Amino acid sequence: MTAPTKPMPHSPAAPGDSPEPTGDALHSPVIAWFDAHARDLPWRRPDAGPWGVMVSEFMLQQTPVSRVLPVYEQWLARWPRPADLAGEAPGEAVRAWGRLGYPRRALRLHGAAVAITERHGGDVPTQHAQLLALPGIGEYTAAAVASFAYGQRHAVLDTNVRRVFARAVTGVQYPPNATTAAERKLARALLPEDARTASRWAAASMELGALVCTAKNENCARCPIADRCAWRTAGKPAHDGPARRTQTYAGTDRQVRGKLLAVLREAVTPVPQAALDRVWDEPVQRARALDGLVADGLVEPLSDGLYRLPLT
DNA sequence: CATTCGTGGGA
DNA sequence: TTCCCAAGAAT
Repeated sequence: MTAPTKPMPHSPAAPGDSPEPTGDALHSPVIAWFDAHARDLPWRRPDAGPWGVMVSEFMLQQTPVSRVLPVYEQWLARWPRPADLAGEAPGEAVRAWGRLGYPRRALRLHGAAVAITERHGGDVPTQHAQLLALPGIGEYTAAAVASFAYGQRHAVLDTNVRRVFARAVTGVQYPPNATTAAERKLARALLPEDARTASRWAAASMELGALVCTAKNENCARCPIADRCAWRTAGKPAHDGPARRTQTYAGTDRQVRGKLLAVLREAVTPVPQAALDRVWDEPVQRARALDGLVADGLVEPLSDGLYRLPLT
């Protein structure tokens, strides 16, 4: 059911340009695989709507699907439209965020809902540039919402797609640490001309990276393009560049912030300083973490040594 | 461009 | 148990 794709129109090749990648050979098998194996995720259902898609994208930024699912359902049940969330205190968004991690995302999602209510009549904007202007929405999320919610033609470059392209096309095990201009160019070159097909391709290539072409223990036996995969054909050479910096967590400010915020999420009434002091014994780091939370707007200090999630 | 920012589950 | 990571954004 893929629309016939036309060759990409392209400008005269600059010196040093690599040949135009052949995306057409990849679209059909990947999209057919997607039609057969895609997960039935709530934000992919027709009734999810742009707001559902947007909420899911915020939650899925660095958080696994399995942990997002229950929170997503509660969130949409409580705030079915952007204006519903915008009418709440930001602290309620932080509380409902629960243990998804990176709670600033909750604050930004609330801020985005406010902006949508104020500037876009309560509807998630349709244009990439409008989406990009919202708090918490970067290059990836803007493209994802425009593509998944509105069926537009955008290069959707998340970590899964980048890995699929790195292997299938470039022939290396892992993409660069940060998204490069070369990756964007490749993604654009591979994008089907037809918007509907491009949207499908974006979701399909992402799902392939999430389910089959995974970071570890990739399953080439289930891959619809294994026979065309440059990395596999080359004998799966190991990643040669510098090892990807593994992030430590124990003992960091992030861990302390997490503990502090956990206390405040559970509390119905403002929490005295003494209760927060109990989560970490080192006073300097503890104070720094709390100051950071306040600076980020995740915690609101009251006048008498009490703290709570932000009311405004 | 490199860092910071949570969390919990699986290998 | 330790390690690695899972649909990024902001600075």
